[in-house]
Amino acid sequence: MNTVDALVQLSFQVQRILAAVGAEHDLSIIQIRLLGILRDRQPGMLELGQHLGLDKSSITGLVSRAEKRGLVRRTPSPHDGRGVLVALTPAGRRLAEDGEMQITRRITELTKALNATQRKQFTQLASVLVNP
Amino acid sequence: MNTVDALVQLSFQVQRILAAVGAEHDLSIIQIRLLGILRDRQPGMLELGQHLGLDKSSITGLVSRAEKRGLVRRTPSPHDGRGVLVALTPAGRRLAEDGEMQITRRITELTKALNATQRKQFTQLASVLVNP
DNA sequence: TATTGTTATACTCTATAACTATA
DNA sequence: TATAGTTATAGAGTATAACAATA
Repeated sequence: MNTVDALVQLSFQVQRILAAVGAEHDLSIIQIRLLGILRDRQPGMLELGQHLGLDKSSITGLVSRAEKRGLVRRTPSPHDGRGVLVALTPAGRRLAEDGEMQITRRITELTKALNATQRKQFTQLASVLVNP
Repeated sequence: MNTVDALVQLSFQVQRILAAVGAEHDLSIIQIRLLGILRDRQPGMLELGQHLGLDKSSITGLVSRAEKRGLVRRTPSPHDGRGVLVALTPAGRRLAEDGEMQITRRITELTKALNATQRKQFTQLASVLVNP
């Protein structure tokens, strides 16, 4: 298999795992990413849009759906009367942690096809690609 | 960076490239995959659903939107009066080839961060992950 | 005036359930 | 009856444009 095909297929395989783990909790990949970002931040809507690469109007709906499920909370920004800060609720944090654990488990399972040396090598090379 | 993070981030990076190339032609990732599958097949709707992991009702819409743009064509199955076969139009084939070339170019660009030996190594390891 | 966020609108993508036509 | 496909419906996700409130 050539490099391009390997990368593309590997990408879809990882995305399938993310979607499957999400589906177990009725979460889409974008909702998983949302919860993941909020684990160590309380960003505003625009900042969230930057992180996710989405328009602010898309963020409104995304956050509203998560809010309706009790996973996140909007609070008025203390420094800017126009802004809101988005934070995880305790339920959202539990879900984020749970999901991350399962993703780690499933992806780790995938890499079991490699031995320790190969895995280390792969990780090093993939890190270069991600962070060139 | 650990193995799981490297894999997940690499996956998103590849998906961003696919989405960007698609966007240049007003194609979503799923539409790109549809055209890609049809390059060497004329499957029925159910078979298409198997390939894409989608319900037949989702395929109906997907194919209809591509058909409306003149990228694919439905023809009655010669062997089964209930079935249809989906095939690329010439315009669809041009777009599929064009898109694949650009994807190859962009992904290859990404791997320029590795030297030839590393790239070969990476490809071999990624192939194992994809095809364990 | 500029910025933050929401709303209105429109479209793609997806699934479930009900349907039609053929096997 | 069973299968191939479509339709009706509902909902998530996305962007653009217009808007309100605040800076």
